[in-house]
Amino acid sequence: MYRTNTCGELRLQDAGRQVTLAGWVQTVRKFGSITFVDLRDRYGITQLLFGEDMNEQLDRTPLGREFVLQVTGNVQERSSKNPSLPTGDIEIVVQSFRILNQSATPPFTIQDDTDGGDDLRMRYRYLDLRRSTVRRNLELRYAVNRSARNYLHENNFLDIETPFLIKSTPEGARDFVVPSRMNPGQFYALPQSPQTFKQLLMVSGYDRYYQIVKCFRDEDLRADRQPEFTQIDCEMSFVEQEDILHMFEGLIKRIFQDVKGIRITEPVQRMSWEDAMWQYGNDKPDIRFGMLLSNLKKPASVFAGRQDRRDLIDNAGFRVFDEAETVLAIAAPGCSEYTRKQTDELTEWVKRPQIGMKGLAYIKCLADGSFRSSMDKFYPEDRLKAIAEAAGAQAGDLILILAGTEERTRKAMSELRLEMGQRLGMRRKDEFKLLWVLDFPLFEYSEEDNRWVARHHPFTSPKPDQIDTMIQTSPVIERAEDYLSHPYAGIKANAYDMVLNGNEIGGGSIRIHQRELQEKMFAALGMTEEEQQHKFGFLLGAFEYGAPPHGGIAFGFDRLCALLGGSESIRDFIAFPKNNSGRDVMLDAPATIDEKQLRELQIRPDLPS
RNA sequence: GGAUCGGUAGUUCAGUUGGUUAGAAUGCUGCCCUGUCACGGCAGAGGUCGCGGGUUCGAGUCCCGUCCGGUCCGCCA
Repeated sequence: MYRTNTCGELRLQDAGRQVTLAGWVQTVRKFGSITFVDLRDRYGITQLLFGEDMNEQLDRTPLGREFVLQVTGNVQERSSKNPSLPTGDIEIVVQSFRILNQSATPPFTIQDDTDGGDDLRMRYRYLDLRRSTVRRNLELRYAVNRSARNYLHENNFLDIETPFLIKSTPEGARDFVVPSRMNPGQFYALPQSPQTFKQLLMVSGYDRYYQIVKCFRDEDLRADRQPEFTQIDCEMSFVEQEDILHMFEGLIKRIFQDVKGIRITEPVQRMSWEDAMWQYGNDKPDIRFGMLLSNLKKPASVFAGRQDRRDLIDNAGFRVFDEAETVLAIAAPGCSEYTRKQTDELTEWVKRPQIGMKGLAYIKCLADGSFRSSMDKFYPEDRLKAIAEAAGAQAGDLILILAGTEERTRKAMSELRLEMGQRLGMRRKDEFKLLWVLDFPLFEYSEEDNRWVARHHPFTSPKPDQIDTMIQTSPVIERAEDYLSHPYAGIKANAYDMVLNGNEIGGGSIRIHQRELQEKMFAALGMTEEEQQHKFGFLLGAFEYGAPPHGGIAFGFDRLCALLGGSESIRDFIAFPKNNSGRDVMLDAPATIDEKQLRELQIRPDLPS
């Protein structure tokens, strides 16, 4: 027997017991004739005491960091305790020990605050995973997994596996492709999601399906994006949007309860996509704080039913505003005393390439009720006051104003709002605000391809009352400038995203289940009948055999774990992640394959591009 | 596809205007130490300044190229 106990479980009441432990040497502290060793395993750290009688053997077989060690000895109360360790009241007086394996000196310290950089840690990920910070992340991941499975199981969902080797359908993200040796010149694709399979399962009558499943996308990466990632993928039959929202609010609340001990009783807040864009400039708003956008000016073609306040800013001789398509403001609370240096720094911030604005205007709403602004030349005090009122600013606030083209300005203001929220400490790490974003547009217009593209995916149903409009309207557009007035621009999807603290953690929709509507959808996306048949003939066929109404949702499992763990990077929650360039630096993958393999697969890697 | 930051000891980093023998901390090795837990003390070893080219009397430092890594934009139905 290698061990009687783990390194995390012995307490004062075990004093006097003889135990055998096995683990890794965390540190060796030598004091002349006695030696302390911290022995570590997955469960914790236990201090070992090597007395004078052990010195001869220690000299013969010295211990080093990360050696695998087995010891037998008696549990004893410590004379000086360590309150920071759960096992800190006891130590093991070693009677005998055995080195089970030696270790080279590790390239970085195996500690919570390791000295190793990211690259090095990934290269030696098997050592990095020994650190308790990383271990706790993987434990949290498992807790989320278990919680989700329990909830879905209790609600009668079936976990059904779907294939990884499927067909490439170059709609949306790039596919990873896998050559088929038995069918030379032909390729499988790895799924971007099990979307069509789960819909087929609905046709088959498995009315509640789920899978915690790997998905693959061959796109460029970010700190929160991996080429292979995991989704909690769910689908239900005989449901309307309301049923789905209810079921999966329940799931996320259950996860919060089980994993964080946070009980959420109130229903998750809801917001239309249009409200989100209007008030936050963003389809995944962080609602932990306010600082809503004030639409001082916007083009007539967007947010058609809404009023801006151009009367307050136009015709003052300020060309920047007069020439701008869109002018947006936020009121940063308590910032009216910002110095010139601080406002200049904010201006530099919005001028960075990622934000891409030309400048930043501001109005200081001073405590005494007066106003100072960067546009004093053009706006007398009463007009500044009117703008301040429109922006909902209080005395003591700093109003920040961006002007430019609609899309860029709205995006930039959304970023500026988040940045100010961050600087003012309004995005608290221990606060979790959930939100449903609803009523997305079904289509977006792609100037590049001069056609409609699906905002969510091509299986998303329009709102029930817009199905007829869609079936009766031709999707063809002659001139790019006509797309805003085309009926399709107003069609809303029966889709929903779940947002947590400004991060999209899940999204889904009610699906199309009638062949006629699905064909119309494909046609709108520019697919000929032949292409439809070739790519999705199996689905269209299935819809002819009694497809039930159905819908579903998928949660980004890695990102959800990262958010629950209070981290920005999903890599910390994946045991063996890829780096920024999609490489596994430990395996050094991807890698070339040898000639023989290439020939078998009929692949030439040196085609000119 | 593009922008930007970085690459110096095992590791994390500093290195001034281009100028003597490239430093610190930590880790490592040896010695001392009976109550430490970031132990302490003394001594020591440890460098292709990512790589290639250029400018210069002289390059870690400036220029060009390239490789590697981070972050972001595009992209991510």
